[in-house]
Amino acid sequence: MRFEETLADRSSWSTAGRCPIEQTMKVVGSRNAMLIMREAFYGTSRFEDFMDRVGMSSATAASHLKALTAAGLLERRRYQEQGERARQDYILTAAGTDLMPVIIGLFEWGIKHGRLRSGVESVHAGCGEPAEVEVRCRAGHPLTSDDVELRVRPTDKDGRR
Amino acid sequence: MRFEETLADRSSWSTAGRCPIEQTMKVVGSRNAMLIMREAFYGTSRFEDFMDRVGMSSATAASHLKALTAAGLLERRRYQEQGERARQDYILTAAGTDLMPVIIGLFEWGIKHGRLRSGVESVHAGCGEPAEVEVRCRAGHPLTSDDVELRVRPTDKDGRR
DNA sequence: CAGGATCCCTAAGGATACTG
DNA sequence: CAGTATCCTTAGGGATCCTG
Repeated sequence: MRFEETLADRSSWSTAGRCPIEQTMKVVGSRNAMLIMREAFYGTSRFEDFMDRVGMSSATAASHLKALTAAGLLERRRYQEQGERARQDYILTAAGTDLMPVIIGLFEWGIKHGRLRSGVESVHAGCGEPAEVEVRCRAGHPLTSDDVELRVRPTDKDGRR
Repeated sequence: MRFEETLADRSSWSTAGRCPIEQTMKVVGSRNAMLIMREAFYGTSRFEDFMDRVGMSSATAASHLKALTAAGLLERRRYQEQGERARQDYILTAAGTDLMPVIIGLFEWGIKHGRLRSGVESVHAGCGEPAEVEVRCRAGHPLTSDDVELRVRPTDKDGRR
């Protein structure tokens, strides 16, 4: 990666928690929070299933589900089927779904470089080819790390960034 | 995401730290470890710069740099310029570079959903368009979370996965 | 400059027991 | 089933001081 000249001094944006990566890590930066998001992608929606499949205590599950809901990645739904008791559901919001590239990226890295073989892979359900994460620009060019540049975002008409 | 039927029982691969995501989180799952990787992508290579730019103590910097080096994401180089004293350099390995999609993914999520505006963006240095992370299959089809399926990897000729 | 050693504090998380 | 409450252990990480 490289920098626009004006960004040479990182202190203007990198400190005090203003770095976007740091903000994201604040939300899903712990093992269990990320694994809960993994489970949500896998289709898990009930409290007990999160507990069992991530392998965490009910206290940890409760606090993380609450935090992720507050952060807007999950949404809580109470529903009741005919003759059944009421149930809770935690489902992915649009913001939660936006985390998919990160999840798949972590998955791919673990497959490629993890010490233990899990024998599992992610593929395109339609054609069977392995899923990959690519970095591209909006114009469609595939990017390597050398092609990525950080710069100050131009302000919009309201003077905001 | 969905599952191949044989994967309905997660316990075979999801537990005991065999989940690829969990393995990756073990390496870069803490705030400072990920921020060190961010800095490495930003081109930082010296001990003191990691310290200052991530904003961590020397003890924390030392232990994370050692761990990331041991995990194969960074490589330590001792070099000496004409008439200068010897210096250390931490540089990205191929495995470290493979983490780029995750880094950009976290970055993009923070830009889009973070509470604080950092006023910074990542773009293609060549054409100026914003960088994005996409999930595609190897055949090139863009994937949504519904298109991704997990399955047991076919064994190779040696009977391994 | 690049750490190591020590001390101390906080956050993450398990175990167990209890509740609407 | 979906949590709360309490207690306890461990990991992450800052501060300070020291060294090759």
